[in-house]
Amino acid sequence: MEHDLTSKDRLQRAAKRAFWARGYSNVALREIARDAGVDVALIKRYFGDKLGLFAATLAGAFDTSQFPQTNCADLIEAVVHLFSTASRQADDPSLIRLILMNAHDAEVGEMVRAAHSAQMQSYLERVIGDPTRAALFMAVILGASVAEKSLRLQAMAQMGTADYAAELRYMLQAALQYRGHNDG
Amino acid sequence: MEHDLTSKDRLQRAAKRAFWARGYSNVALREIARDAGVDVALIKRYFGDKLGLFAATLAGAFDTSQFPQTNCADLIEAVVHLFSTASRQADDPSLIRLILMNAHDAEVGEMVRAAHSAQMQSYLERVIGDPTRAALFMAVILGASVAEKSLRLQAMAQMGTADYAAELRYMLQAALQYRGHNDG
DNA sequence: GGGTCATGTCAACGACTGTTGACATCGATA
DNA sequence: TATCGATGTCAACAGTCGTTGACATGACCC
Repeated sequence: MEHDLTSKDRLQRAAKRAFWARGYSNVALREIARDAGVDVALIKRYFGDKLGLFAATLAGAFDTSQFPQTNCADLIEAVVHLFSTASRQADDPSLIRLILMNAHDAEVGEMVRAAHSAQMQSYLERVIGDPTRAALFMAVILGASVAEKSLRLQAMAQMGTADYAAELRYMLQAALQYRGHNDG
Repeated sequence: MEHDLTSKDRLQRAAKRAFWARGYSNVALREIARDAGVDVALIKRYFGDKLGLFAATLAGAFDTSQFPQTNCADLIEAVVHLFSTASRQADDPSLIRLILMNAHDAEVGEMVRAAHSAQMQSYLERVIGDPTRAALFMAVILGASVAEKSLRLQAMAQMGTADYAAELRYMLQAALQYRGHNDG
């Protein structure tokens, strides 16, 4: 159960849910406290202020230790599996959602981008090898997520799991396979 | 000059700049009025309320009459040209920005998604033919934009215009060329 | 002049925001 | 028992938000 957690933990969990789902500036501290079943003033005690609470929800957010560390093919399959199953649920609190809802924000945007760059993107560049290909790889993931979750394109939502996985796999492979052009 | 426009027009322009750049809920009416050099109360007179002002900025937003109407190859080149030049500037008030900043919003999200679906996405489906391919096509545009503008990946920003155009063209072609799989 | 209408100006309302300090409670320790 | 620190509770602060009504101004027509 969640009820035998400390107030600090319950605040942090409620904050993570709210911040990641709806964005830093769209969430009120009183709402987080209410969801956690706790008084607002405890936020100041445990996290200082709103920014400190958000920073706490960011700790260990971009953990890549569970992903393949060497093989590009394994990386693709891991991403395909992740995004064609669990992450397709409507209420996913995924990293992509965190990025889409907070990377623009004037107050926490830089923090989010820095955390992603230092952890997730550097991981992708290490496994993939080329920063440009890694960026395109990330762009495919972001694009598919935005199209489905943010823009809610019907064609994306109506796709079956297998078809969705095949499309995503195909685009991820394309992002990695392209090498130069130079019309030569 | 902008100074001989009516107050209504100046409000609408300032609102479009602000709403598209930073999102509906992150913009204050007093700020729009200040940018327009106009009193806040005029917003109520001309647009009713904040929602009405946003709706006015959405009129004709997704105009596709300037895009190729039949040829997929022309469509790709038009998109490549658009997004590898003007839209790469930092202060672009592009449609993509409008989508990324407002499609999630609780108040105006549905309005934005509906406008995009009825105008932009139906256009893409008409030219491309297959709704699934059109969705992936849109996903590529969104992904590239998010990676560069929202997440600000260094590899995207440091790319030259020609390289950026080549990468985008390649991914757009990939989105259109894939046909089924069904391991058969 | 008198009247009408569009336009612009100003001050204020109630609701909400993040933040804060004073106070209560309770378990452990000296 | 008395003291102290950790934890929880409450009311209030100053500021901003969208929204509103009262009023001024000026052009136009009867």
